[in-house]
Amino acid sequence: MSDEYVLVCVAWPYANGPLHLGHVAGCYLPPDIQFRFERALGNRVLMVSGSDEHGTPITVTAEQQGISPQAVVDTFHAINTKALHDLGCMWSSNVDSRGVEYGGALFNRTSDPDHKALVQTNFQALEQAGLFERKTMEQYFEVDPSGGGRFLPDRYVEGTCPACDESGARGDQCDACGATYEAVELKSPISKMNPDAKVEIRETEHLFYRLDLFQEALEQHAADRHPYWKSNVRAMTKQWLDMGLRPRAVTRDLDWGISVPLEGETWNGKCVYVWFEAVQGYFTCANIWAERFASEHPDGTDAWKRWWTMDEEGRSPRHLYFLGKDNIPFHTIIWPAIILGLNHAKNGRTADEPVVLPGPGDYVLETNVPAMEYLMLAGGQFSKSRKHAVWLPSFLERYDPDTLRYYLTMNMPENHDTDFNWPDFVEKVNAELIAAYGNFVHRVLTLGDRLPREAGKSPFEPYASDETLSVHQRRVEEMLEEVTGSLKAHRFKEALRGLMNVAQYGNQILQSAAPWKHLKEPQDGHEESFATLGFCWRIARFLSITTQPFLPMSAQRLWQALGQAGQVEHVLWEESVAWETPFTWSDAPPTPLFDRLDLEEILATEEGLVEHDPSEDTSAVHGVKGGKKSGGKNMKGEAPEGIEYVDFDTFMKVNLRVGKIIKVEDHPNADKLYVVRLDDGTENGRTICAGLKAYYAPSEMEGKLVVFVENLAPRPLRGVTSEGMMLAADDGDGNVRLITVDGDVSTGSTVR
RNA sequence: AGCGAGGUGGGGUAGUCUGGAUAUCCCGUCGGGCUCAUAACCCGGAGAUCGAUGGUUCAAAUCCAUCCCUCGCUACCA
Repeated sequence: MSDEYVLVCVAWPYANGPLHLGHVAGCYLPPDIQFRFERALGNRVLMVSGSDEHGTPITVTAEQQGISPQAVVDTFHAINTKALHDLGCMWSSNVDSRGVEYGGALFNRTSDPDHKALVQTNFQALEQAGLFERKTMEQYFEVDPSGGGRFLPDRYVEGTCPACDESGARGDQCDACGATYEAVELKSPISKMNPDAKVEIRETEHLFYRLDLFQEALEQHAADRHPYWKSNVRAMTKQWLDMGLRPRAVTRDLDWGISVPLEGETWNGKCVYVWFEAVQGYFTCANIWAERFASEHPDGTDAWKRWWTMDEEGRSPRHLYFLGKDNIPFHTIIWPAIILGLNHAKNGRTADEPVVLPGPGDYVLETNVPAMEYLMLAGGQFSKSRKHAVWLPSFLERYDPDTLRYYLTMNMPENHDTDFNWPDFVEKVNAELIAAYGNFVHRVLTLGDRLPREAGKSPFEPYASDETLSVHQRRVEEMLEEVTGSLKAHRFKEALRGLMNVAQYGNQILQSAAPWKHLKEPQDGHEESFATLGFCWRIARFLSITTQPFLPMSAQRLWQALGQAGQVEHVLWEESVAWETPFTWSDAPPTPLFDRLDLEEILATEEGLVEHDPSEDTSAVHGVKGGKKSGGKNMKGEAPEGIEYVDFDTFMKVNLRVGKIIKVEDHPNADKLYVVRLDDGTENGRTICAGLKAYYAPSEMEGKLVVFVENLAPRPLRGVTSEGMMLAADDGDGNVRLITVDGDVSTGSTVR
């Protein structure tokens, strides 16, 4: 039996929205499988993660909803914690059932005061070791007339382009002319969040982490990990290293976060940048776990060190990080650089001394980073974007979590993006999970139920041994070895497929043994046939133990149906092939492990939900810690439920008119846009940019009478000014058609 | 347009880094069997010039070059 120390690190979900199935497939299901598997091997496993709760996007959501940032993160921390629990993830067992020396799990949060304190301690240590440098920058500052104000992140500033004088240019790039510039070069800047406020440029001081000092050590580390890393991890890391590492800002002008723990006026109102802080959660969470749950551990509150430091003999705990692809550089470059920096500081070295890889007593770097690609929710040409807006909490309200765990494992984006869709979900669950595995188990139980048995005993007892079984035993042992190998290499899809093959093997030997014939009327060879059936019971037990990491709920149901005592998640992996284990039996009548799914019913339900789903932003939000996209996507916040009314006057402000499409050309500088010349009834006509490239050929559009908005403010779109907007219908299924006029009417006619 | 990923029988995939013989597995399909089991199970067949072209090599799905196409992110949008 193995008893390594294994730290399972799970990317910290950003507490600015609920988790969706993409997150589950990418970051949350794989580590739970790994955690359960490592425990079953006998290893000492600690699993750490939590809500990432700081940063600008959360303050924006709070501001929009008129609540405090703390209220925002409290809400989503609660929702996500519950959803992960309902999915069967083992976060609720803070202390391992075998005893605290075997580890446990903690789903913490970055607003935890202990996290803050530890981050501040680390920050000071790095600062004292000289691993930060100080720079003065210019940034926009929104002045509050009643005194004070705040610095604005680039993306919350808008202004006039210094190159082409177009208005509406963003902080770092102009859409109209494509120029890029420093944000402070914008003319007449305004704050997006607060357009009326006065905005000025102010100097601000910040600290930068000297990533450049770690270049060599990280290159060495990457070379060392090369054989184990997946290709996406290697590629992404190489790209960063090849560009050359540069100092990176670790402080921000923001008040929602962990305040900079340094003396001096300069640092008032400044926070540790989230990327630098949340990632330390892997470390702080282990500390906090020991503090709160490990009092029984021989090492007490130092218990965490078992999972974090190399021992005197040079043995390291194994560190596995589970995350989505957008987070790779954070975990192969930035976080290792911070760990190396902490070692450097701890060992009393300074910035002038070379950085070295961890030695005995030091914190260790990652063993592997099995990063996933994305599960697409809105991808693919046939995808129904609305229907793919599958949020984890609402999914779990309606379906068996194991069906989701099965499908997402089989469809896991291990090597490239994959797609979630309902027909595929239903088919895989019905045809593979239920038909092969569920049905096999049910056959064994119902057949066994028809054999005579003494009360409280197993019907297979008379058939316990038969020389024909050794072939089957060896075959199943071989298959187990393959599955174990797959799981050790984090190949979850392959591992679960291997288990389904064991179920298939069971079906095969059952088929050739044909015990049903002997049940009707015992014939020659009935003992061998029933012995094979008995072995199928053992295969079912094997499957209960080995599917447990993947399908914990149904594994436990099966465990009970087999008459086995206790929790299958406490049973060791190698127990699955303990062929001498006494037979047991449950006197409860056998019931199927799963219910079949009905596609039409599901589509009808999901369709119904679409109507009430307020989030128009259904594209995949892979908003996990570190991903720069999370903020942008969620800036709109979660729209309130129901419909927002506009009054009649507001509606009448929109002038709709009829125009005729004269000419359609490709936009010179945009993928999705046409430049459309419209006869709008005036002499000059007008030009409209329309994002119809995916839906119409130019020839299809030319000559059509369409409805357009006459008084929409003109706006440059990637270099061409669009004067208005043509109306089109969108069914949300990727089908977009222009609104045309029934019969002839002169151009310029009003539409009411 | 910038960045990233990918094109393998009807669909989905493994194999590609580390070249090697009949290219893997699942679903579907066709034929047969079974009838214990949730329209389930078992056996067998058909079906792929591995996106295109050129190159390196005794040997290319795999290495190199060029091209085509798709997808995601960013930008943008009906």
